[in-house]
Amino acid sequence: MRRRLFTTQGQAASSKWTNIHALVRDQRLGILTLQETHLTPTLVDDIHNLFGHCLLIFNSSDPNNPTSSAGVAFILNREVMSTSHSKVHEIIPSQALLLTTTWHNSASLSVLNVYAPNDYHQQTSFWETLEEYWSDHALPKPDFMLGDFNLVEDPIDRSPPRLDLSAPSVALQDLQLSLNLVDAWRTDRPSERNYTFRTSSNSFSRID
DNA sequence: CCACCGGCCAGCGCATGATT
DNA sequence: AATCATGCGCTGGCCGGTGG
Repeated sequence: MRRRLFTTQGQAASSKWTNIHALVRDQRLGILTLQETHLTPTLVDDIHNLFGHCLLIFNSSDPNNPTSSAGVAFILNREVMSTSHSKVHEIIPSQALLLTTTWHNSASLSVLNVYAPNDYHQQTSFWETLEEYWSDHALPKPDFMLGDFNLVEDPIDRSPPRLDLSAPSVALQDLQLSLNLVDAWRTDRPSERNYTFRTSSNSFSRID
């Protein structure tokens, strides 16, 4: 149950965003990435009106169904980092957003936030489109890629174990090769089982 | 009048089992 | 092995009641 808390402010800013604001401040997070944000530009304005002193939001929304489908966002904490040199590139609307920024006056940092399609017919072309984008545009390669991948590359990442379709996994591996990325968590823990998503029927997966 | 709340419905996201 | 059909849970949108 999510209810509007700030109707006097005009439109929405649900308790979810109150919680996100508290989380970012309490944990002193610099950069938070979100998927399935379901935000419109108006909603982002509302959140900025409430929490803009602390949060800077870059959101990319679904052109057809912004409030009910997809959407990716970066949440920057102004209290922890300078946001003056931060900008985003909308690579695939609502599904792939690249943040370029500086981190504590040191080298530049780029982060790719992805929400891959859950329809497996679209997954292969999604990863291929990303790979082509970097060969067609002069963009810094991301230092980190994270988000909702909606696939696993190894049966160990599902419980009960199950192998996903091969074509999307191959496309993802090709992208990782071309961007010089590795699954850092799995590299550090070759055989550990841990999951990011679970269903009510006790199945688990590490698709995020 | 207006702010707030609960019920209901439809669409979305994910998994699973059947079918080809 | 790939695709289809289905189910479940969650969320947003809408409506209508309620109490100040």
